[in-house]
Amino acid sequence: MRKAKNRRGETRHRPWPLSQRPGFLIRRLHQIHVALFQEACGEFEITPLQYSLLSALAVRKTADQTTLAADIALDRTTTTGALKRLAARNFVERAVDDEDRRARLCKLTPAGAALLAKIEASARAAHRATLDNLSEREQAAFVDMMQRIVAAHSNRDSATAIFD
Amino acid sequence: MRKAKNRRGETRHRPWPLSQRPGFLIRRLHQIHVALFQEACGEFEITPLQYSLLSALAVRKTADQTTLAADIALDRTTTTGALKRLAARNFVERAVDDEDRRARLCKLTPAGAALLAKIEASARAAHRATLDNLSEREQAAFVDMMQRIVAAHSNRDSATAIFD
DNA sequence: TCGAGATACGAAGCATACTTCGTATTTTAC
DNA sequence: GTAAAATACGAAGTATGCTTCGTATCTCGA
Repeated sequence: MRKAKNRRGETRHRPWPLSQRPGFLIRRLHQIHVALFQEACGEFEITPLQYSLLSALAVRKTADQTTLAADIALDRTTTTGALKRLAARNFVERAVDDEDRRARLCKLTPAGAALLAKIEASARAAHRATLDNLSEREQAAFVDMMQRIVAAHSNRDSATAIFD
Repeated sequence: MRKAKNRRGETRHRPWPLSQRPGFLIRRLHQIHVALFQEACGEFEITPLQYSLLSALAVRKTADQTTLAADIALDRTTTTGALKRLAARNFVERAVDDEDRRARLCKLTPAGAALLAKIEASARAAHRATLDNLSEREQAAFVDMMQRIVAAHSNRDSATAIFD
């Protein structure tokens, strides 16, 4: 434990500055990325999460909400909310699956595909800008470390909770 | 641009996997940290944000809400909400400042200080656990890189928006 | 001293992000 | 073939995290 003595000789905890706590720094990084994303893509009225959803749909072509939630590692209820907002703006179609009437099959509308194509470059730039203050080598190392941490936890969260 | 030709010779964008995008990985890291924090500190019914606030108050002794918001790099309105919740549980006292009746001076109650002392070890463990899958050397490098990114953006967000 | 600007809040509204509970539907085990 | 288990959703509630707008208060310069 990091302790120190003060003038009266009492043992006390030395405060651990917020700016050195991993969790605090991660939250700040998230804030910074969202801000950069909004700057780059604000004109399209799209959020990072919505961009993730559109990207996932572009790959899947068609998928139910639970699958999409797992794809983007997000809570199912939150995913539904975002998909509803995208559907309200006609970027996504949400139709009941005939073969499993519990499920809502989602897919990009032509407008959604067009939007995705239009924002692609800006969105990628925002992602890259987030690590712009690191050297090329550091950026690669940073992404690699993030991937390892994420991979180490990928079997215990909602996305792939198969061992719980 | 990363492009590829398909069988028909059309140029198309190769999808950039979510799992390689900095912003996506940062969001996942944040999710992971919050989950680890809840596991470690769940019994105290405290969130990472509330822990940050208690920590900041322990250092400041007394501070108005705007100062606290800047300390923890958080929107003022959000900070107010968290402080209200802490005050409702009697961990924080929010009183109108006699010398500036616009301001609410906040400080830890004895119960708040006691809670902070009780949580400290678990909270620190959660912060460390977030980077547990990296080597000691990597953890230091990772924190250093995060600090550099955050520092590079610290003069353009709500916390210290003096150049806008 | 008085009025303009700055400051500290609060209220309202939207978008994440999570939990728990309930419902409809499908699958599976017997 | 049917009852139990699993699955896909939806609704409701809470906490973050942000913006915009409005109000009260303070400060400082003319």
